[in-house]
Amino acid sequence: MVNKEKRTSMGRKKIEIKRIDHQDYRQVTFSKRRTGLFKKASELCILCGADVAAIVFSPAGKVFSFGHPCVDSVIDRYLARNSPPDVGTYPFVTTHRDAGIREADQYMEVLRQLEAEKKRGEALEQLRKGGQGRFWWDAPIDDLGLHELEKFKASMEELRKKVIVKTEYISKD
Amino acid sequence: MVNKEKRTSMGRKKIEIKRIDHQDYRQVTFSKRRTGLFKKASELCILCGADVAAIVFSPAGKVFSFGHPCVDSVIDRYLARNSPPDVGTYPFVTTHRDAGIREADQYMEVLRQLEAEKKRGEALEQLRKGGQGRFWWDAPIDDLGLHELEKFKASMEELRKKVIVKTEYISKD
DNA sequence: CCCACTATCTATAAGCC
DNA sequence: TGGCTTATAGATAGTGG
Repeated sequence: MVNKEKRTSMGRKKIEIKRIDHQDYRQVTFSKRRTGLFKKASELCILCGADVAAIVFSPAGKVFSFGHPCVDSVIDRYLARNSPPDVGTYPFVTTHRDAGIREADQYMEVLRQLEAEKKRGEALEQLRKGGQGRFWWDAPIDDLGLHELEKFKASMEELRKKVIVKTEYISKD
Repeated sequence: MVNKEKRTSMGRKKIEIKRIDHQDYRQVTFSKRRTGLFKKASELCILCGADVAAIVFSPAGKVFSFGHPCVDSVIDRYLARNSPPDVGTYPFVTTHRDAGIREADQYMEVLRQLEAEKKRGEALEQLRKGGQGRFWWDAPIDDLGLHELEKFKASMEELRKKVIVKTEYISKD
């Protein structure tokens, strides 16, 4: 409100639901929407007590999956039915896609994010408490993000000057 | 439009992501969200050229599915990855996919933790921004004695190196 | 890649048919 | 179960670091 400097983002735009041509954008959108899809799936499970399995192959051939209670159990139940009485099957146009099989690990990916988030939270906690137990200047910077490091660098310059002045003043006497 | 007297709907309300107790509401929500999930899945296919399969069992046991190009082909590809390497597979196919299955099984739980952790981080962020709390590196040195200042100088040198390394490391990739 | 931010767009909770 | 409506919560396209 005070700072009206740069109106960077133009905000979300409406997009047509058709193949995204630009490979880079397509990849970014894929990541975001895949995450969103799994989140929706998990919410459906929690809210309604449904069992859900979702399997996604990226164009590159990586697999990502979500399952509750687990992917296989849902698949088994699905396959166990000779005549799938599917009520809500979507009609579809087929697109040819090649299958490059590679190791992909959705769980580990999220786990990494979780760890990163925890560290971030802890770092923030440290900052708030001013570093319990150790001197604040020995606080860990390892857990700070680049964003915070940049602020740190600026502050450090200030600090540097203050320290110099201070030590000289004290030594002087 | 014509009748502005009826303020019938109070609009959407925020809901907690936990099991919906009331059976009727749960059923309605299930229908709506199932539709939404499949729509998201189809958009992911179209936008990014991904192959997706989603299988949903209602609490009552009914199946609903979505698949592109079709459910079975995606399931086959998925299951093929979990089998011991046969002939004609890619050289880099890994054999222990069992772990992957379990991971998928735990995905939801981790996702939840992630969300919780993010919220915690946001709360701290708020505290920091709103409150008079400042970063530890902005802490006053005015109250430090010479002894502490000397330690500070040493620590700052260490810190300086770490920051440089850290920023370079992050910028790298 | 991994985050963050913001303006918008989209999904949907609640309510009534 | 499904549609329609409204107001709002939530997802995300675009952009930058």
